[in-house]
Amino acid sequence: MASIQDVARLAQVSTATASRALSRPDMVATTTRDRVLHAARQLGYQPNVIARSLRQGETRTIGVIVTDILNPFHAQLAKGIQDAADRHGYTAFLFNSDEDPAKERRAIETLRGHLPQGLIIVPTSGARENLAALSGVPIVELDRVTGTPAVTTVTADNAAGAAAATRHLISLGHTRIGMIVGQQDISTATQRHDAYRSALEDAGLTYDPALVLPGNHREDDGHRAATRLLTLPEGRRPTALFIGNNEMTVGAVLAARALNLSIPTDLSIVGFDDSRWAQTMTPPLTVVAQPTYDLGTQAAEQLIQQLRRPRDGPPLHIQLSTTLIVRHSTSPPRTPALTHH
Amino acid sequence: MASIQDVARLAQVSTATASRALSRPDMVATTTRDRVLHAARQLGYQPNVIARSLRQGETRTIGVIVTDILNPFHAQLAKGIQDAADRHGYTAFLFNSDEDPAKERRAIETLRGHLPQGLIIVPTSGARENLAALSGVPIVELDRVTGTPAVTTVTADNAAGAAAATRHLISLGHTRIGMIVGQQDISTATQRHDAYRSALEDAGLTYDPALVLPGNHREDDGHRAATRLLTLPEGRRPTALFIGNNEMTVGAVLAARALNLSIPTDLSIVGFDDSRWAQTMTPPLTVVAQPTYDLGTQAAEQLIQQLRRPRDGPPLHIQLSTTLIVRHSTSPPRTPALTHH
DNA sequence: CTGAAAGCGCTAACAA
DNA sequence: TTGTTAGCGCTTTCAG
Repeated sequence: MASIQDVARLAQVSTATASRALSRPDMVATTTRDRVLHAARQLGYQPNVIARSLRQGETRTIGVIVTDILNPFHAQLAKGIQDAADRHGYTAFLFNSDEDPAKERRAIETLRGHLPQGLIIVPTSGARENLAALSGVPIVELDRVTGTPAVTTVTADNAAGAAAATRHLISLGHTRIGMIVGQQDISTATQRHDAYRSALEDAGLTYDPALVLPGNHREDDGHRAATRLLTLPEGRRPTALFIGNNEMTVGAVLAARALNLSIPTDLSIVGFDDSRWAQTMTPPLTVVAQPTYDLGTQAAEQLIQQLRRPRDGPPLHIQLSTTLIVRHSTSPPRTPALTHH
Repeated sequence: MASIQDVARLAQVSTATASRALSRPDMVATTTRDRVLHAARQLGYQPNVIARSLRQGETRTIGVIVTDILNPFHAQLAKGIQDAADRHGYTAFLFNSDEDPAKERRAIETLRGHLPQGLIIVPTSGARENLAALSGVPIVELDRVTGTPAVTTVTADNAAGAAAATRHLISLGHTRIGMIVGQQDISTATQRHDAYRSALEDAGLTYDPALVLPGNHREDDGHRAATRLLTLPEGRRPTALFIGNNEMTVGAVLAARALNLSIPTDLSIVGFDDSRWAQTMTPPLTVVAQPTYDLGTQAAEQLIQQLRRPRDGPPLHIQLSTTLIVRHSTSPPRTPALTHH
């Protein structure tokens, strides 16, 4: 590959001039600049960013760690980040933690060697310790939050979303509303759970811990939890389910089908996070939609802005709003009378 | 961040020895080695891979370009690649071309500056020229093929898959089988199309160009093409559709629904590429499944093997087999008599 | 077995 | 406006 030396030689200038002609065109005479540019084009010159990074101590690279690239939610976050980073001339290094703190740690270590100028992370439950290894690098926590002081966060308004979902079910007349909630050490899970609980209590309903089951964000977990909830004895069984993330919702819907419960007649369901699957399943799913792509771009924009000029004040906490989209997976509960039809 | 100089100083050795102790432990006395290792750990030393790459001319990095990370098929390819690369100590740089040759070109240029030691690419229609910029770098074409001589390819057996799909529909009694096919300059599209045509002709059916509509791999394209095909006058309208990729299949299913055609009664559908969506839609979709994750890992394994020791003979063309999964979106066509029921 | 020194490709002082 | 030179952090000759 042609180096800047080759370009300099061909243009009959020093490497310094060649370098300047390419990166600070105005510092160089027009005629020489043209000579250099021409030589560069002729040789197909592409700067060696490795050498440049080493010299400048700036890699123009940001690290990105999501927990599951196979989850469309995360794929969309990643795309938002990449598109925005790209617009600003940064390259994003994408890693997967698979929701596993050990993998996350390895990703961080690998990343560290590449000297990323910043990191956008959807943290696992072990992130707080893992992140300690990266001191000095600006961090943006995306979607979830570890509670580490002084880091920027970009999240959706989980509380409002969960409250809207719960109130929607209550307004339809449901009184036994179950919830399948993510890991309790993940902020999104606790926020959604807390809001669900408050909404219930605000409406004068009692919060019943027996109707709340945990899962680890995966489809299986949703399936398992839903099966348990839906096989509760009649009269104790929830007539509606609010499910804390997209993957578990899939599992729950399949569990309901396996039990021959028809949605929404026998069971109302509200999921968190919209997706094509939610839109096209039968019946189309009522969900709390998140501005997923925007979450990604916002995270990147915030990080890059911070790289350009480090903030001194308190860290920014950006929260994007969620919206309840009512489709056809929710309806009033079947009344006992009708059951005996 | 601690550099190797810091380690050397703390261990009271030269940087050369420190370097050796870390990367070639057997070239150094045990006692000094221990001193160095201890110092390194104490400082949290992480080698600067940028500097190392510059020195060695080896970045231990491979480039990956897929056409659409939001498509679960591509997400899975990417994951397979990353997991395999990781196992071999390589870092994968992931880019998106969005099926756009111009974006692909930009991705290749950015990548080039990072000196990837190899590239795995799902090529767009413009890839052949774009790839010229990367001469000298081993390339693996994944899923699709540009026909460039001497590059390794890893693909699914598209012909067998498409033939199986078509024969399945024929064996159910369909005679008017439409196809929605991808861009004609994409190898997978033409292979699937050719196999469909041959299967038809082998069964003594005539290939009707009016029943074959092109699309650009996206959901909309599938929707549009299906709508046109399904609004053909009765008697000309296809009773079955074979659709050339996963995204277009979604569009086609939605188009059928919009036209109030019930699947499979009014219309049989076979899609290419399995997905959770295909498995859980109603009715579950008959598809040609591909070993997606394995395609990814194979591509990475082949590339890395090639990096270790460059092949001299002709390039490898790896083909993984596809399987027809018959679910419930296909059935015999409705007979005219029944139509008047 | 260890150290001194060179150099990967680039850019930023500094001089001219 | 241009050239000379040093040095980013690392590994690898080459001597000792």
